[in-house]
Amino acid sequence: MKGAECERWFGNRPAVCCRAHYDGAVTEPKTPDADATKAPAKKHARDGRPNATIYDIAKVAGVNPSTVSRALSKPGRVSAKTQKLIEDAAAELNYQVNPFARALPTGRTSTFGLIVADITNPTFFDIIRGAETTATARDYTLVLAESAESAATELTAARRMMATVDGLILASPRMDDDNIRALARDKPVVVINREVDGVPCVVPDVNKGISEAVRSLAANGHHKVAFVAGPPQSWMSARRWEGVQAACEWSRLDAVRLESSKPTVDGGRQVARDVRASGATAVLTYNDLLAIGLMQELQAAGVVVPDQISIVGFDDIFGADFTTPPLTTVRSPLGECGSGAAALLLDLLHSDPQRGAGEPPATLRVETELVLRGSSGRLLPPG
Amino acid sequence: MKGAECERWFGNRPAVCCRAHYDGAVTEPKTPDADATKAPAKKHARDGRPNATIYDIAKVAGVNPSTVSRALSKPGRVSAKTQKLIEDAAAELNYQVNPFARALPTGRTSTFGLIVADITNPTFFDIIRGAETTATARDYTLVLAESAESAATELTAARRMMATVDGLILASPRMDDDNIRALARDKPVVVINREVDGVPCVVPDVNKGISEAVRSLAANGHHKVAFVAGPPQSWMSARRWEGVQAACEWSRLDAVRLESSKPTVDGGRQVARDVRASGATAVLTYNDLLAIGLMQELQAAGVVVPDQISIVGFDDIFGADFTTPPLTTVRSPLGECGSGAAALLLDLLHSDPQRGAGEPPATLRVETELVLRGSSGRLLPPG
DNA sequence: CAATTTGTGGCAACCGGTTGACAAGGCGTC
DNA sequence: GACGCCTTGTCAACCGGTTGCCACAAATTG
Repeated sequence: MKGAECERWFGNRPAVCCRAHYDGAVTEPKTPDADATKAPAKKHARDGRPNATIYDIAKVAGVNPSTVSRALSKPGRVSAKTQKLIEDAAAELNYQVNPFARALPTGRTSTFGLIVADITNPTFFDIIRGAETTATARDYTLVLAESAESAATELTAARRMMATVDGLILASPRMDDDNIRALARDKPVVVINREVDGVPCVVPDVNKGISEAVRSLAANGHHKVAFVAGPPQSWMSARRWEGVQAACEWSRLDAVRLESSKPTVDGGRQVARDVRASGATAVLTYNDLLAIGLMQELQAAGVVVPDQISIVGFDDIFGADFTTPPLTTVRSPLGECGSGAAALLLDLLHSDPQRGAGEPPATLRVETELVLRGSSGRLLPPG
Repeated sequence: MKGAECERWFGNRPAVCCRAHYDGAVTEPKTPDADATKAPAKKHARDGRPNATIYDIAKVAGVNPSTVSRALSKPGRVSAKTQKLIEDAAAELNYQVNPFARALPTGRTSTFGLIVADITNPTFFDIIRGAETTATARDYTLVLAESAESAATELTAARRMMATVDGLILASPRMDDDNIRALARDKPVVVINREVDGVPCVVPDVNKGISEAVRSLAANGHHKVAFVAGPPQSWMSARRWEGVQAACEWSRLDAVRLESSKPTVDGGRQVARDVRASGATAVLTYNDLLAIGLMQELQAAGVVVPDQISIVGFDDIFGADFTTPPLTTVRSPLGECGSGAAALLLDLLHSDPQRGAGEPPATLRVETELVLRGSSGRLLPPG
């Protein structure tokens, strides 16, 4: 403190003048105009942010900065008169809170993390959009990360995110349950497309859609149905196979399970041989990509869809109706899953941490439905 | 300060004990173990973050917090010995910087914003992935926003983001040039899929891909080519039409321009009538969605593709090869655009602000190429 | 061996908003 | 009119990391 301590020493800010910090008692609260004339000069420099602070507002409104803080974040804590005064000043100065300054003492960041296995997998598009829309509507920011289908990358990304977000959404996570629970102990976590004990989840209930699909197949003269499974570690693949088995039993159809090498168009192509060998006349596949690949390969081999084989996918992804014939599929409302997960997270964050501490976490189930298109239909007699 | 001033008063943190702030001279630098035994008790409470601070590191390493800060962010500023001491302590405590605390004084947030017109438009998927990958590789975080195709929403989102990011990527922005330049004065901005004077841009150079496409059409016996334009305000649509005109002139083909109501599958369906009326035997459409819709409608009317009409799209979006026949298209390397934009932003942020202040901003051009599939080919004589 | 340069670490102010404690003022009540 | 309660605003500490300035020590030089 050799006299020049009022100089700016932050490299990124202009060394224009002393910061107009609130300095105790306001000497002349009645004449804020007096120094308002010279105030504008201090703003706008290299990075030119015209961001006013609560100190600026306090000066204009003639109150203490802490009063400004309360007026803007604690409704009811200050009088209506002061409230208005401060709000007007804030509007005039075009004030926006500095999220970093707020996050530092409170830990609240107003940010969600969303981790998806593969950004370019269309299954996640609607999930991302749903989450983004709901988050933005509530003034939360969405930050996105991709795990590239690797459990390790996913965990790293999740850990890194934990420091900067208020909550995390894991869409079809690849890491194991224990790691998810460990993350959930730290901050609110919501899982999409998988059920994890003790963690709130958003899962499509496959039964309605599957039973619609199987009933439709039975009505069209099919007797044997194949299910092409997804990755062995996929929770959802197991549920779908269970659903297919149950629905087939109910409709008195045979059900066989086939394995795929990978849940992609290519994997669908590869499984075509097994499908034909199985003798099934209708196929449900773990997802639409498999269905599309399977259909391409069958058609290339001269099999007519749906006259000889009916094909039903899952998810109703973008592009499912581009094929000829367009793909029949069991739609999961993925947009709802995304927005539902974000809404669940918001609930968790804004609910009293005491209340409901004991009760099990909420799991949100969304309905699935059959989207009947051209790839499934009446089985024509051979010849 | 009535004696209890060392109590925790932050609602979100445990009022367990006095914060272990660095308190001036280190009294016993040789015996850090002494109080290390009771230290663990203070961590892990309701929100259980085990995050160590530079103060904790300073204590363990027996140095001043500022030295820790320098060791971790200013390579070379401290001696190798101290550096190692601090790094070891940091590793032991599993230290992670608090991005908010860093952002507050420096203004550096290590965050990029990416605004896309429509998250569910597959054109943007690869852009998002490219940007995310490049940003993450350099320890930047990507935050995503959607403008829902509205210039006003886009501007609002951009303004809001400006406060929290180091730089902004606008993919196919809808707002006008002046607004973009205004944003760019504030912080680094990179634009994808559009050229804006004075702002660094990443644009696919359509000429190579288009001339390949037109040459291929000419070689297959076509004489008249139609171009189905996109939205009037789309910069890229204008470039593509120019490219088509130039390439057709070169190959001595007729070129006619048709308008679409909207750049979607539906818009493609609607333009089918005009296409047939135009007498063109080959069509290039502003994007793949239009091409797919157009093909669906033509096929429904009994037109055989490509025997009677060849169809060529733009972008090679996901699903372009799901159609029958699969779509021929001029591919833009969208992933490269995304990662290129992020790389440009990183350059801008890490380069000396002095250097290159005068020179025009870098514009990155990426090549396009023809992806020849089944929807284009030899024109069969009628009958 | 003294004088100067260079290197290294410490001190303290500061980013901007939040909040527990407290005090001053307004009000109703007995 | 005195008392206590409630409302409203002020004070100051604090989140965790950054950095200008300075001091002290080591290294270099004359």
